Amino acid sequence: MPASRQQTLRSISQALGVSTATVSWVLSGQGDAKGISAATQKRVRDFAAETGYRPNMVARGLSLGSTKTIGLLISSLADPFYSSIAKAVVEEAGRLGYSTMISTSQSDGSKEKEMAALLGSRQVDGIIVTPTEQADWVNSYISAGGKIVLVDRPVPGSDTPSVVIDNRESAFRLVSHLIREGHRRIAIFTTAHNLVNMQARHEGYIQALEEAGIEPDERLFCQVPPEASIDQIHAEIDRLISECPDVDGIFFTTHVLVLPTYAHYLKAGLPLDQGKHWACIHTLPDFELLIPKMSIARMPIENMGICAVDMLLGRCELGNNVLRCQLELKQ
Amino acid sequence: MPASRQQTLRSISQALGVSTATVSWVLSGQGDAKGISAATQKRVRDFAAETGYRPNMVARGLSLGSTKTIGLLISSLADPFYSSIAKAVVEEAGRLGYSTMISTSQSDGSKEKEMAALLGSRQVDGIIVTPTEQADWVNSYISAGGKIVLVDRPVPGSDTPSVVIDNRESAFRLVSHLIREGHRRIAIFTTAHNLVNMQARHEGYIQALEEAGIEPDERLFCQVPPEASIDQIHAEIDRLISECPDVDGIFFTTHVLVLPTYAHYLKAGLPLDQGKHWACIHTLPDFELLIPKMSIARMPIENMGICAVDMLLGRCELGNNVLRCQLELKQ
DNA sequence: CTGAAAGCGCTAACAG
DNA sequence: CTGTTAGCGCTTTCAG
Repeated sequence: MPASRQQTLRSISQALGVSTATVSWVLSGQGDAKGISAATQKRVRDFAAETGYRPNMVARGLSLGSTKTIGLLISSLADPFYSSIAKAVVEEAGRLGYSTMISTSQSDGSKEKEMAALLGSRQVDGIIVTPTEQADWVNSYISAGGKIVLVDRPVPGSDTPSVVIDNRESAFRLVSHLIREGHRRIAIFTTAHNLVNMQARHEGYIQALEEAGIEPDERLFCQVPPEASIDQIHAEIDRLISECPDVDGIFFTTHVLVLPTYAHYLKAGLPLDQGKHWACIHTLPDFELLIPKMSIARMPIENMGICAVDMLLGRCELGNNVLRCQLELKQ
Repeated sequence: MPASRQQTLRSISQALGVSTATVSWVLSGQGDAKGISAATQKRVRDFAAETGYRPNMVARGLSLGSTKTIGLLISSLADPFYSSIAKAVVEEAGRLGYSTMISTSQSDGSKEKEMAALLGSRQVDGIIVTPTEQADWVNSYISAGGKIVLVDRPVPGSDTPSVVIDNRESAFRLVSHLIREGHRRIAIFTTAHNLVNMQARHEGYIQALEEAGIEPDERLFCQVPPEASIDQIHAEIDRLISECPDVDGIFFTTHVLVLPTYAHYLKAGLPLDQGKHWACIHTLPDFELLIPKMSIARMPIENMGICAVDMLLGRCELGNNVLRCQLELKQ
């Protein structure tokens, strides 16, 4: 298969005394359509099989103007959320005969732009992106003729095709559930508050409180910067507990904050009760083991990836697709 | 950047009234070497910059016979172990100007072989693989002229370049530590026992016991199939506890078994003591939070990925590279 | 029923 | 100092 001593269409055609066109047609299944005799077809096919011929996809890509490759541009492969998306995308693309080229932006807008350009110059047939805040390049990418589907986050002020969840709604329903369960002093614990997603989740939280006639309290608003250390998280929890000793519930806007908080609760001997008074958007396999009573809005990551690929490859309508979270409300 | 209305070398050369060779040389930094006048060079560069020219890497790849792309073939992106390797590989490759194409084998030997062939036909400059047990294709891939570096596991009966850790040694030292700490009835909990890695870890365990004059006991040998359900894991723990109520330590051959066991211990109210009597090869960020006293052999994943890429791209000696785990022996 | 040949965009001899 | 040109391996139109 590698570059060196490889069969080519031409070497086959010469060995068999036919033309390259004939070989190309037979091997791409157009033999009958082009009216190649059964005998020749068999000769070609057998020879190709015996010698283990594999077409040079780069040459084919150049010729066809399509590489059967998609690009995936995510912030990091370290976060299980993104690597799950990667998994879904890679596998669905593979199913459809596409390979996927992967790049990471480390949540850096300029790196992201650069990577998108690189993928473009590699002639991928389209890219799937979890955009950073500074994804202004998206519009120019599209107007330059590029295909793109956003995942998880939209780009503000652009109707780029996307597959997202309803963040406000999911947050609203989780927090409403906690309220129905009798909690009134519900904290919100968030990070990366500049992201539209996180803001929408915050809105859902506020809305749930207001509809229940509960006054939002600034002191119940916990926040750490993205990539916060464990210590920063613990400090924020400590602040919450000391300023609001009456806190009786926590809404986590993202899974990354849950386990550090859990560990801190355990160590400090704080009341945990299997997470009965907790709710979180998104979850990890470990959570169900450790905190089985936490209510969750399970993101349909598998479907998000599949949907993104299908949209990109024109297997379903292009548009702004809002997928539903699977709500699991525990008592 | 995308395929459609894109600048090409030729369109630039025509617009400027120079030849494609001139443009190619200037833009690839060979302008001075080829003796192109400073004036022409500036004209070319400015025009390219203004019009946002991006070379078609597919065409370049075809012409050069090298795509500046590597393939990464792992079993799954769902396991944080593999996605961490992916992260390291993608980033190091990127640093060196290579893109990476990613495929997953789902631990299926024939799928793996197929994917390797696909990557080959896409003319990647080499592949990095965490091979399955049936990786007999590796040798023929190499003799066909392909470059390949194995990560995490060698292929038995082949001296394919690889970067691995010393599994027997790491297991030996972890178990020896538990023994020194006064434990004598140490169980081993393993999975995928057909893999050479796991067998080596088992050997290290046995060796540590024997050197301490402790008789290995079959009943302390716990095993579940790969992809085992939580229930299967819990059942195996229950078996262990009931057959060997005197068990006073556990050596986990892999991180995947730790959290399910932890959760079971918690729920059953079994003595846990922050994992003082546990040891594990490899770890996850969460573990340090929940089970701070567990002794671990931290795999140098970052370095493994970097080393694999560097070997593949000829930046260091090809060979069988054994990296050291960072041992963290707690008391 | 099959072959010749142009062309995808780029590189690199070889000529001037 | 710069242009011409022959590929890289494949597809596809147009002639037989």
